Amino acid sequence: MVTKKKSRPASPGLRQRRRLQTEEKIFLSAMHLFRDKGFVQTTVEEITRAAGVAKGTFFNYFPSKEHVLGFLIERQKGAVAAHLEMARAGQLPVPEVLKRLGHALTLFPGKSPQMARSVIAAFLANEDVRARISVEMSTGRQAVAEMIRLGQQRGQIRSDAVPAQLAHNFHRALIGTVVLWALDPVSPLKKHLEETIALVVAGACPAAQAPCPPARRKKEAQ
Amino acid sequence: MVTKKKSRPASPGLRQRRRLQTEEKIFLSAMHLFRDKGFVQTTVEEITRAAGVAKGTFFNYFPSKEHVLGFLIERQKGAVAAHLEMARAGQLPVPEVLKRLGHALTLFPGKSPQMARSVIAAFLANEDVRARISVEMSTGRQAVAEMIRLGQQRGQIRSDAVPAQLAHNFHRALIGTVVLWALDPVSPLKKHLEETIALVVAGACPAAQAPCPPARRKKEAQ
DNA sequence: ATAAAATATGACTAGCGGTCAACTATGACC
DNA sequence: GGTCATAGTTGACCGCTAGTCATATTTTAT
Repeated sequence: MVTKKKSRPASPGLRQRRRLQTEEKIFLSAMHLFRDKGFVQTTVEEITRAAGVAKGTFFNYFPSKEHVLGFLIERQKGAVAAHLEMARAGQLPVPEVLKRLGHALTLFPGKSPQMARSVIAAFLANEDVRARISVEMSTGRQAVAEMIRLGQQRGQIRSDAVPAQLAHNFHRALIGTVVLWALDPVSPLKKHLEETIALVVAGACPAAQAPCPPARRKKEAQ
Repeated sequence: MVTKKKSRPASPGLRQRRRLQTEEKIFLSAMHLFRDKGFVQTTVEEITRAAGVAKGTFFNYFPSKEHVLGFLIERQKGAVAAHLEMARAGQLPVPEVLKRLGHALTLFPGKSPQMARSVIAAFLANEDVRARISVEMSTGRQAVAEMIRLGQQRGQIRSDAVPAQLAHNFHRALIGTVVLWALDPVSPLKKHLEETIALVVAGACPAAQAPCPPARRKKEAQ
């Protein structure tokens, strides 16, 4: 017996379906509660009650409360991959793709300040989740660096910058924007994001664009 | 009796001294533990044990575990004020002052990844602390905006930008750098910070600023 | 039909932040 | 020095929560 196929040979199986259903129910209930009440204020019992299962069932699916949010990683991975594909296709200029990626990545935490705080709290609190996150973030940045490299080849991004470094700065700017908004959600995240991305992308575009002509040089003001 | 001076007329008082001492002991014990073990992993009882007082005493000084870190606000306020003064004095160019401010502000959370996580966790988890933080952050940004305005008058910062917006971006970049480092502390925070600040400051400098940072042009090397 | 495996359940535990009534030290006043 | 109100200390205690686990239930294989 090399392959441990066990008892999952060719059955779509009632169990399989149930399992996925239950997992989905728990996940969605958790997300709604996190969005409305926040991570800390939501108890596992509330989640399971909302999902219509017993408390113990939760831990058959997720090893800890934080791990539910670990699920988001998959979403983000998908988004990054899709945008990399988009960049490769070449229909859109890379800066535009980056802009869209920024919006896509912040879509979920941006659902509510509570949700943003929940995500950050969970990522920070749980050693295991954090470890996984940091790996995925790293590979995600590599993908972004690849997009940037493509943009450089096409003359859409200044080529005197190291792609990996630009990717890192992109990442930092995104995170900073979300966290600052989570701490102090004055206006919609989207607005902050526009500003941030505009800045980063502008800084990454070829020098040619000279967006600062009306710079009155007050030299003599000293 | 209009003035309720009560019993604190001219006494430095043993009580006063004791009170300050105890507060300091609790605060420092907490900081050490947070730095070494992290916020969540440190219990109030551990803190008080390390400080040599009973558990209940903790709550005579801080209304919650999170509030201990609220103390940092004062530090940060001081740092911002000092740097604003520095900028006003005009001995140093404003971009240099901003650079130093960035390092000063991240000094504390940068003591260890655990400490950074602790600060973020505490700020995010407690409603009350967060409210205070966001107020102070806002006034802090105003001060930074003021520095930037000064820099513009002196021709050290491009004047086609809105100071408040630049200040916001400065803030976002700092936060993003610290949070990303807290999630994934690969190299010293200082290094990341240098990069970030260099980028932001470069973006803020008058258009004259040549082509970006000293990046080796990788040419067509793949 | 029946055995075996997968899954669901909720009572239970350990440990935490925070409270509070009882206690002790301080210092103002005589 | 003695007295007493008040500030400050203490640790037993409470309510609550994440996570466990023995048991019960359901599905699947034979």
